[in-house]
Amino acid sequence: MVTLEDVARQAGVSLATASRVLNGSTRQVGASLRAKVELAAAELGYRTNVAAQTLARGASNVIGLVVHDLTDPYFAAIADGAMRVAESQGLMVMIGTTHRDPQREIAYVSTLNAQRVRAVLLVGSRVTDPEMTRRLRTELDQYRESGGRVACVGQNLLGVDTVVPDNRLGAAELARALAGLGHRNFAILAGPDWLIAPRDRVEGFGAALEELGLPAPRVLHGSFDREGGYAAATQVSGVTCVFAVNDVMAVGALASFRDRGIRVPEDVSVAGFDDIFTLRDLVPSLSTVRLPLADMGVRALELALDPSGESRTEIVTGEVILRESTRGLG
Amino acid sequence: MVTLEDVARQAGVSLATASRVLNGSTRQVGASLRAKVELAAAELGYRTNVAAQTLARGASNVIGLVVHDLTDPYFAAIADGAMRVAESQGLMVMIGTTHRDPQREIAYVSTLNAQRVRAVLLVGSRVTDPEMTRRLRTELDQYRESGGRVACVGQNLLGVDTVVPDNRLGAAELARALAGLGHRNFAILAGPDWLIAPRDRVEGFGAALEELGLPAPRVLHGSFDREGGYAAATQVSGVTCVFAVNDVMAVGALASFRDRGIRVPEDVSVAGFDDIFTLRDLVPSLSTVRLPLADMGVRALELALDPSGESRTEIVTGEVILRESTRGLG
DNA sequence: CTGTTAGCGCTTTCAG
DNA sequence: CTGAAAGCGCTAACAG
Repeated sequence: MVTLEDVARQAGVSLATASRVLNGSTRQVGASLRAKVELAAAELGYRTNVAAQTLARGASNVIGLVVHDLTDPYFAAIADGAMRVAESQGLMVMIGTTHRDPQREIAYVSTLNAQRVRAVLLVGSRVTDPEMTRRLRTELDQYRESGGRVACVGQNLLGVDTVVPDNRLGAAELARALAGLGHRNFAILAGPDWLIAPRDRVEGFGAALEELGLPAPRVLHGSFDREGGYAAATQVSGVTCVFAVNDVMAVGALASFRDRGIRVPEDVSVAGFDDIFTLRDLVPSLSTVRLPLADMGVRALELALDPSGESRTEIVTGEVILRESTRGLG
Repeated sequence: MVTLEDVARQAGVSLATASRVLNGSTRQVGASLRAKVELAAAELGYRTNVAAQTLARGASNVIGLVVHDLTDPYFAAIADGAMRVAESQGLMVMIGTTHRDPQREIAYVSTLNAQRVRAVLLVGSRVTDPEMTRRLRTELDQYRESGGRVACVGQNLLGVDTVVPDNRLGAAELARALAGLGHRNFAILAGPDWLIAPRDRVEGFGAALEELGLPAPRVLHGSFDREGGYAAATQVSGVTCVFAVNDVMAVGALASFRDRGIRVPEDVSVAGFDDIFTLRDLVPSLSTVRLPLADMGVRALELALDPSGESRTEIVTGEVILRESTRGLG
């Protein structure tokens, strides 16, 4: 393992000088020494020991990213956005997937704290369990006390900068658009109640329906993924329109209806939420509420990296997009 | 920032003792002292400084993962597999996306080397450019000389442990299956020629056709993504069957045909490669060659972490799956 | 079982 | 502009 000292010796300069040329220092170094050091470093194949650097500097160049599930395109898109800004700033990203287990999220924050990452990004819906939220907050507070920065994509429950998709509003507008199509009787394919995002979508949708004087929707719960959508959809009957609280659940619903010989949109309309890019070529194409996923990741990391604020909330509104999976009734 | 020393002082023990209880040491510590240390650590909210630990130990607990594109479900699936084994071993993963730029791949290896990660996983097709391969190899060799472990998912061109999907064989078997359906005239929606995986698939498919005495397929090049598939498909005519070298290109092709009023599979059959999970509910469902993606990620990291080998090659064979997007011509 | 102590490799005052 | 030296926080002999 070649160290800075080896380089300094070979170049015939001091450790300090070698450090100054090889690592971004504000201090200037004379051209000839600089050249010598660079040559020596190249010859020896020197690679900075980042651990030593981090220890000496008291600050690392990595950011932590905690997501629920990387194979869910929702998270992949947000992560991609965040990673692009990380890369543009010369930061590495350390990633953890919780598989929707709040405890794991807490554990990751602790680990990332130990890593002394520059910032941590928590991506994904918060949970309703106040105890979990409290413990996570405690962990985050401790991390922040030691100078860590935190941002969240989800709901502002952690006292940190947050990018929050307006789930209630998006769902409400979707409900109004669907009602505008003539639908009166709805079913909602809801996610688990302990996740706030799907719950908000259910509530927003229901509230809008109520405002319009329409019958309350039938709410069917399932897991927040394709299987959950499939399972919940099997219980649907007697409605003209189904709202799945996210696109992957909607895909499950589509499959379920297909298996039951129910045509979409002829027999029943289906709408989702998120506008997952990978699903754009679905047939029938999915009506949904578009969220600027990659952008949310970008903004979240920007917030985390920008020291000039504290617990800022940036609301992102979704855009209703009606495609083939929903049809007008009359 | 509370340090081990603070904990030791508060607990009234030596630094060494505190270290032994708080960090996995083989050495035993008496129950009463152990309790004192744990109490002190909890009271103070102590968090190990991993950078210091890494420096002192000379070994880190993170692995590096380099993929082309995280929003491509192919990579997300493999990454997920690798991350699961990392998690099970208490390792964190640092991730980098190259967006298919070989130079970035080299740069990431260099950075990960600087981070002194325990192992690095290179996921994705190698390129044909020998100069790039050479430079990457040089960088990897340097990393390995200093004790780093490397594994690759793709082709064994780097002299490291590699999980290689048998692209030629998979494509050949697909060709035979399709020919078995009665198809004689094929077009291939090929990826860029500088990527080995798509090139191998084209060759394997073509070779099988030749063996069967069938006319050579028309090869249409496009980028290795949905857009590339769409674009290449617009030039298809006069064939009964189209082979897109991966599923996302096949999805593009499906969209293209739909836009042109060409029915699949009635007018033309379409097959892909990879069997992307997210696309399982496509209509028509896609015929393809299934690769055990998550598993490949698992095995690759296992290889990297298992010191008992050197440049092992583990071949993964795909399984032809015929679904609705291809039909028999008999 | 417990404590002392010498580093790990790099950064950063502080002098010159 | 350059060098000497004091740590950063933790681990791992080595001694007791």
